[in-house]
Amino acid sequence: MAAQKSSNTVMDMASANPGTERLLDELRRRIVSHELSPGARLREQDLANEFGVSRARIRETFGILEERGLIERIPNRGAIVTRLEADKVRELFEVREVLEAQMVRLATEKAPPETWDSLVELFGPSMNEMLARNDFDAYAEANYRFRRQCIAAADNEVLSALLDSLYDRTQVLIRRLVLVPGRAQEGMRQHRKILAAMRAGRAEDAERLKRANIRDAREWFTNYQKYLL
Amino acid sequence: MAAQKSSNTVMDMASANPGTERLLDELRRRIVSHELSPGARLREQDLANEFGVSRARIRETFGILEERGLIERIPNRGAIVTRLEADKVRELFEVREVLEAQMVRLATEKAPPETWDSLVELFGPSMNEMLARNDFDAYAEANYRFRRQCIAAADNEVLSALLDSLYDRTQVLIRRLVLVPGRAQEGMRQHRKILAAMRAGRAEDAERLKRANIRDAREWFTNYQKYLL
DNA sequence: GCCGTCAAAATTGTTGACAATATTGCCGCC
DNA sequence: GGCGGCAATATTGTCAACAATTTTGACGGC
Repeated sequence: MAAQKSSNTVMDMASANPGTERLLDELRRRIVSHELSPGARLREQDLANEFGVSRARIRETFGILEERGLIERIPNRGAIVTRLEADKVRELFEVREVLEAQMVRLATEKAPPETWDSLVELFGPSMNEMLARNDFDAYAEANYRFRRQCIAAADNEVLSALLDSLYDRTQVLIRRLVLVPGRAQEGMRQHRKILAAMRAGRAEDAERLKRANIRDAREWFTNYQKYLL
Repeated sequence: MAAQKSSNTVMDMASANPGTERLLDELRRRIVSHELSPGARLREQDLANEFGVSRARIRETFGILEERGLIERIPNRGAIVTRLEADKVRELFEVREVLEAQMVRLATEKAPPETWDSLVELFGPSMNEMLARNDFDAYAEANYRFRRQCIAAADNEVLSALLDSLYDRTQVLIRRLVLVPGRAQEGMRQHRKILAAMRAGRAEDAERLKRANIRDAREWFTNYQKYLL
């Protein structure tokens, strides 16, 4: 019954699109948003009914999601949403540290300084007020814009794909980390410094600062682990 | 007929193993070794016959190979082995540069100095003679051992998976690059310096040297591009 | 009441058949 | 002879049915 209702909803959209990519994106979204909790079981037939496709399609999608580390499949036992252990979070941070720093470095080297003016504005004085009002949406949005613009400027599809994959796996944690008192303000200050270096064309400085930024985020995470994980 | 012969060969091994992973690994091996040339077309039914499995299995495997960037699939037109453009090689080097450097850094920080004694031996004086005799197999083997030991010591599965994926996509180029006169000797010297820093516990130096090592490899590649690509 | 056993149900694994699409080769026309 | 259209073929896309495996739950013995 629930499956029937959802099926209709999805079918409306699927009629426009062949829905090949739609299925993957929707499942990805549910997992990274924790709409599907870590450890939740994914039944092939249920999903097939809901999306109005055959189990073969679900199965192929599962293969990709497993390759991305978003689900785990146990033979003859099915698929579950990957649980994030503290140790895995450490690993993700260790990799993000150098990849995001490289992203900033390449972006600085490849794009003209004025590219970053709008971001400097975004992280400007008005953000102090927003954070004072605990308006974290604006901060999250600014971070997202920063990410997107850097990735675009870095002009590296391989790097972009890797960053997106890592981001998918830590997205929920990052959103939670913003709630820790003082973290958003500190992150904002760090991004201002990074952007200043980028606008000055000091790529190495920007890289170093971004690296420190991720390391710092990791430390905050470690300290507040029991609230976040 | 060729398919029939190969089928038997594979089936012998598949009898021991459910063969689930076997299929993926074998296809991966053929692609990264260029046993299947870039641009080569992969027909689902042919592979299904050869490996004695159904097309659904081939299809799921294709999804994973595409996710790894080893093949490209065009709707209703099939799958082909990914062609490496010069620009994509640049991207791969830009990412390898920071990831392999991080690998070395973490390995140095996490493993005791004596871990690297055997590798220092491997890259020792005896290798000069080997390279003088153009015995590149020994050098390639030493590089492989270096890689494996670092990855193990770095204790980071996420990093390990990323490095393996990047390595798969550049493996053939790296093997060819060794043929360029003087490159192997230079690589050997660089690895000696890296190992010296690692054994001394100077993680940051090791990281910096490994980064320079990859940058240098990239420059050699650029200079000899027309012979290598 | 607890535990091992076994059958029933649910779920995943695999397959072959059928539909949709693209490619190839043939034919007539200009 | 070259070219466009058309049928024949080949290949990919999709599905529903069947097999194998695991989980669930009932039963009986201790």
